[in-house]
Amino acid sequence: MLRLHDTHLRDKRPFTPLDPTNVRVYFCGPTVYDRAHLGNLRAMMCADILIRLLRTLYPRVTYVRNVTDVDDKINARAKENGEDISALTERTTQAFHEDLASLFILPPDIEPRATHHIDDMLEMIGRLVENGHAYVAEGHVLFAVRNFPSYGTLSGRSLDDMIAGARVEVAPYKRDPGDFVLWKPSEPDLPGWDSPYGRGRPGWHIECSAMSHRYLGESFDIHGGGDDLLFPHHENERAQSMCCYPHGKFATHWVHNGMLLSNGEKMSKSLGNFFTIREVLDRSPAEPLRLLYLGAHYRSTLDFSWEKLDEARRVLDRLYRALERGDAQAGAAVPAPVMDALCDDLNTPLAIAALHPLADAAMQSDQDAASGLLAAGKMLGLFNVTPAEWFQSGVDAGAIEKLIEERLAARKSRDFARADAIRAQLAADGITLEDGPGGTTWRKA
RNA sequence: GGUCCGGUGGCAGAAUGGUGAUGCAGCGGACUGCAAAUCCGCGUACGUGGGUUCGAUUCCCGCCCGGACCUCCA
Repeated sequence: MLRLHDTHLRDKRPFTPLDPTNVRVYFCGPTVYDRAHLGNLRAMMCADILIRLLRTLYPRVTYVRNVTDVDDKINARAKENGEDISALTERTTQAFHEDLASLFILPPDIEPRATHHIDDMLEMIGRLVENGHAYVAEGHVLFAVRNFPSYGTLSGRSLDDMIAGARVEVAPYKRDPGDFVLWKPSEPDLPGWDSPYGRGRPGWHIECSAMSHRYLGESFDIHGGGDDLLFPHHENERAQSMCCYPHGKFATHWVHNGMLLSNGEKMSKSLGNFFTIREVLDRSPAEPLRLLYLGAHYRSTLDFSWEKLDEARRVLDRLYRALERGDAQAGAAVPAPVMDALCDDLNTPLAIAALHPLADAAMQSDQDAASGLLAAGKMLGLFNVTPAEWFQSGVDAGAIEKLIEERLAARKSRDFARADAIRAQLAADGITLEDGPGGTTWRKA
């Protein structure tokens, strides 16, 4: 039984799908104007673990994650680069896919693009205008927040608080300061679509409402994304969708992940304190980065550092060694302590802690424990390579073997100075030797 | 200014109203020609002041500190 924290309820509760034969999940995807950074990755990783778990618990999961390919930042970046907008979005989307694939993040079942769903958005906007939840003003279509009584309940803020705390100038055509744009006029040189309100482009929030409705219906199970999307994006999505389809529930369960920090501050493009996924993968294999994310609960903040990445690598060294010693076999069941931890609101730190007793036993050649460890790791998206690949890929094995033989001869004749020199030489190249009863083995340090 | 979240040992990070996870680092030992790996053992914690309780790190209140959101953001 899966228990999941629900943002709307502000507490954990049992997860019960609307349709147990098809669990439906929507996560907000990237706006494709630049390479994804480590902060963006947090939500993708959170979704990945959730989807992996749901897939083992239910026969079918429909996972939708959108691509936002119409946006002011995209327009600005394209102009800056002197690049065609569609070339920019195409190139960035592809890079995004590559980055996530190299981290073993499962692709969504459906990945809709906003620009392919303008008709769906216009249909929703039309309905909202018709039923009085939206109004047209100076070429804009605006959502009237005052007409939706439960506006603000998702993010836990009242309209009056928001007005009191408003730091932004209110556009004169808004009836209420909290009203937000569904559709806005587009300049001739920017992307635009014909509509009953003139040539224009959609507001950000309506995109997700339209795409989730298209693929998941009026009611679906889980809507997720980063904490920073809770307000206004998710609050607005919910308002639009529920006013447009009053008989639907929209998302029954809201999941929000905490932010990734860099030196104690949110990692973001606007602050400029970010590392792209690519930059990190140029310096480290993928799995330590994955383990680093899994080492903190998804709802808490996580401060990235290279030291933590290095520690994660050392932990993986030990786990891979345990797999090797225990001769792990594929196909075992995920051990209960790991499964239980994940079913308790995706408690990945606890799940990882549960890996260590398995590794201890595997280290003593307990094959069942080793196989359980393998299954548990795979559940977490780890152990995508073999121990041999983990320890020995990417170096010239032949040359190393030759030096090991030379050293063995030196040791036999008790020429330890020579033997140690060879070992030191290999160490300088990042190769560690281990002398055991069965001979000498080597691995990347 | 408004709203919300959090403050656990050197670091990271769980659980929990009463037997102080787990990992990394450190220290001691076994093993080893010496190492490495492995094994055994050790240490140090619950921001602060009150309250509730037989008993609080765990519940409640104040304070301090940090972070997020209120504007594009995962």
